[in-house]
Amino acid sequence: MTDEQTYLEHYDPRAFPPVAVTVDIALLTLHNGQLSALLIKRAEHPYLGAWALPGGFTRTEETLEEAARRELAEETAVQTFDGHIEQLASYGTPDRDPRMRVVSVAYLAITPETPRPNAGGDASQARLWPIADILEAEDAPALAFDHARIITDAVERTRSKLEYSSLATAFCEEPFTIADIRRVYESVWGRQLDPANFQRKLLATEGLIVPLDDFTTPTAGGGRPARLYRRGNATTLYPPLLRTHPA
Amino acid sequence: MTDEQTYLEHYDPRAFPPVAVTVDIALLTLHNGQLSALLIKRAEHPYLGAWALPGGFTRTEETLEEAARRELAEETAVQTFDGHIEQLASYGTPDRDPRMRVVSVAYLAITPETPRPNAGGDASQARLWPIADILEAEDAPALAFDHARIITDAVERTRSKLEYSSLATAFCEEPFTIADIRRVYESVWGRQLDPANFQRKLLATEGLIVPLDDFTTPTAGGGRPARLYRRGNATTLYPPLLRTHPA
DNA sequence: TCAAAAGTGTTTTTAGTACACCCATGG
DNA sequence: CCATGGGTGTACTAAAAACACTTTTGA
Repeated sequence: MTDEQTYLEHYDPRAFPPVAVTVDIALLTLHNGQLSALLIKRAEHPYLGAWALPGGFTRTEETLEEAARRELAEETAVQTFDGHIEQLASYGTPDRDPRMRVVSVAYLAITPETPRPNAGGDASQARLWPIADILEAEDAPALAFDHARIITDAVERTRSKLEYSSLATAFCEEPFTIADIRRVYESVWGRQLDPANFQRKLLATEGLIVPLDDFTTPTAGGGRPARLYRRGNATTLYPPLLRTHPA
Repeated sequence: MTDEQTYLEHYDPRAFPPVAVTVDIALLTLHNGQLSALLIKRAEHPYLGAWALPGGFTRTEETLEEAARRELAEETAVQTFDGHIEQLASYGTPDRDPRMRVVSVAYLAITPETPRPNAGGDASQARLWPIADILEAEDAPALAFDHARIITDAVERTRSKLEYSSLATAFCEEPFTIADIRRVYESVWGRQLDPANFQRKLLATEGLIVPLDDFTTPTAGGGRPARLYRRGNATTLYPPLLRTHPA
């Protein structure tokens, strides 16, 4: 038996059938009160002209998450993506890409709505699509690869993480009000929540949101100024805020 | 611009730096009342002699889950693995494998304890290791690659899925008793549960477990015979059975 | 008859829900 | 003054936790 060094020197990485690893990012945000995903119109084969998640091939020297953040920064024209990002799942059906065997590691990213979605040179090629228009509408856009599936999984992950985590705050710019967070829940879950009970619930978890000394100034027809908060250290909501079960 | 067919004909899959995609499987089971993982002693470089999760390179014509089931069947000497399996996460730190860039898609598998863990030719090279001995003990075995991390993630996934899913039944051979399920919770969570309340809780979710007409025959010092159950169609526990929060 | 394990009953405590009502602002 | 949110109080309901007690077996 050879020793490890000799083994590694003679190892040929090209001895196996080629596979590519990509990252795809489902970037979710609230746009006009609707849960939306950033999509980019493909300017190259395959799926030329179809809408796709931002993403691309991983480079040899970077981690998967670094690749995801890099792609996101490139495709949204920001220096660095500093929003929430977490690994979602990997997709590796043999024929999901016509070029070759491609395994894609999908990431879920969440950011407050900032007016930054625009592709490198051509801003018209990137836009936020409401989830309802992508997945349920009759005139839904043609999506590249298995990206419809990835978006479905990203939305379901988001919906369920609202139950037991502080994820909703990732949708809000600091400082925010409790009503801002409530509107996140309402948009993502598609149901109304009682403002009074919601307020108590959020405040019940120590360290979830931290009250500031500031208040909002009411717009339009008035209303009492709302206290402003910033994110706290707590990442889990306990007890959780459960969606009522479909009986 | 070329058309898609021409583009694909001229596409060279070897134009990019080589990457490999592997699957690794964290197979968890209860062994002598302890949550345990199947590990295999490596007979090849790299990490020769270290303990590793079963796994291997994916083949071009199979899906990721098929690869995981195939590896599991090969390394446990069963025809087909028919237990629970779900994707866990992917691991792609650039230097996690000294041979080349390897991205591993990890799977979590759960099975009742059956006396089948044994490697292809040499049965002494595969065994169930209690999680406590792998992750916390002083004389913990040397684990290959980042497999300690994968096992940690698999255990945490399992612990949290017990809260809201029917996953515990995957640890039990049918038919089983409610006490069997309770012992799964107690082993995985490392805490005692009230048998009376646990029983009511399990029965509260319609279709989770289905009562049979049979009963166990008590062993040793007696005890009332327990009703036997099989798995039902329900996959989610509602309301969930929460671990009490670390205050 | 005792110990052991399954299973039921019941009380107490905690958390969720519904909704009345007060607060602070704009118009 | 009214409309519009923000925010508190409180009664009602559902679920969790604790634990006493009955059932059915082996020894």
